Amino acid sequence: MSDTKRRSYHHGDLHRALIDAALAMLAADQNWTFTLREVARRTGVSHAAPYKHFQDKDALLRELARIGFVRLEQAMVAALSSGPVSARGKLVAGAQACIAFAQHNPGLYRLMFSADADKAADPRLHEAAMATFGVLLRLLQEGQQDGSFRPAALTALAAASWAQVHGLAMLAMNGQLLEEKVGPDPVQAALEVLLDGLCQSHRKGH
Amino acid sequence: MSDTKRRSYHHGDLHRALIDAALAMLAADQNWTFTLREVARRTGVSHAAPYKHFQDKDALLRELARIGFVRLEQAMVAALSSGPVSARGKLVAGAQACIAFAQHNPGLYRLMFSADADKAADPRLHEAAMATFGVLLRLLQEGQQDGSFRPAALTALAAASWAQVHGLAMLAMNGQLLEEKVGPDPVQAALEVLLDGLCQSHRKGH
DNA sequence: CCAGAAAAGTTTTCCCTGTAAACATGGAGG
DNA sequence: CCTCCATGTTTACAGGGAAAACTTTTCTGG
Repeated sequence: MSDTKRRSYHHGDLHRALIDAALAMLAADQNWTFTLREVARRTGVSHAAPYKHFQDKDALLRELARIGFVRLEQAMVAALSSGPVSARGKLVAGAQACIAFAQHNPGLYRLMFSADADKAADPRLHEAAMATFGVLLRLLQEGQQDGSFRPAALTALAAASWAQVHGLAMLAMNGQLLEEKVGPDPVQAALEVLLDGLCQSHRKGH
Repeated sequence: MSDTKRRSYHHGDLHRALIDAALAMLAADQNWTFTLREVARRTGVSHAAPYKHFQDKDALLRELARIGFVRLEQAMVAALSSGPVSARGKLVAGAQACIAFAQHNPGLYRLMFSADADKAADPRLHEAAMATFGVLLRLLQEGQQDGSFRPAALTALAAASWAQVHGLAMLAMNGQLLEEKVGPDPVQAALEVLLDGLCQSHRKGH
């Protein structure tokens, strides 16, 4: 009764309903080739109605991506808060949360980092992406302050860490890190490699 | 005379011409939203002609991706052959070649690793991708044999290395590794982190 | 050397999409 | 109560992908 009150003409919360339908189709197909008309159809609304809420299809996609970043940030923060205390342990937990998110939401994750979710075209999306990235930055910074990580430029460590985590997420999504093919817990193993590099002090030669 | 002989009806080498036109548009726009009809138009041929050479648009995209992998493999092999002798030096050279390729061909690189270039749908594409990956595998294997890299599971090292290189390529393409923002030669710095991790032997606890 | 099949183009056709424009409706404030 | 504005709907149009049917070359075997 309470939320099933359907008004005949005005939907009530079409904005949200469109996003939900689009997220569902994204999850179902693992791609964002769905049509705006189909989104409208599933929401029981005319094919032009979405344009009252999103300037065009790309605007809807950007909003989906933004939501994805918010959720990813939440997942990573949750993983950090519950458990590990060492910088090393926190980094592993955050990385695994990110990789798990990618595996559970492959379509959304790919959209978030695709050119179709153009951060330059949407300040809110850009902001959400930066906030997510900030989780990693803080992590590294804290680890540096307590001496766990080498005192190199923070941005260099961030580039290495982010590249590693994002690359692993991609490989995991593509099913290229299955145990049969690659041994037990390849994610853990790869993160060990990263962490050993992060912890160790510089060598002399190169 | 030799290659300018244009026959009126039959094109001569439409297959190649379509690929060239599509590659040009991919490079120009850095995306593959171009239409098959536009490719046909630029090639001076009717809009249905491409279907004689490619089953559908995705088949053309897969062929572009395949060519991309072949070129990337060539670039990496070339970087290895000319110069560095140490395993460490070779890995850096190969990685930098890959990242440079991504920066010079962002559209193509993204296509190669997008879901639109579905490796499961095209054995030739899959084969080309594996061959490129093989360059990295051989590199790591040789480095392990001469003691440069830790004797962990090869696939774990490969996952870590590939994730790092691919992740860096993505960041570089997105302009997130510019010197102003991230200090001098962040790629080199990030690769150092990886290499330190690759070289070091296991720690005891984790 | 020639018939006819196969290959490679073209035209036609269909249905679908994104998006704009014009119109309709219903709820909220004066 | 009446009018305005946000939110929907209908209508319209310019494309695009892909299939089908038709045409023109080229190739190939007898």
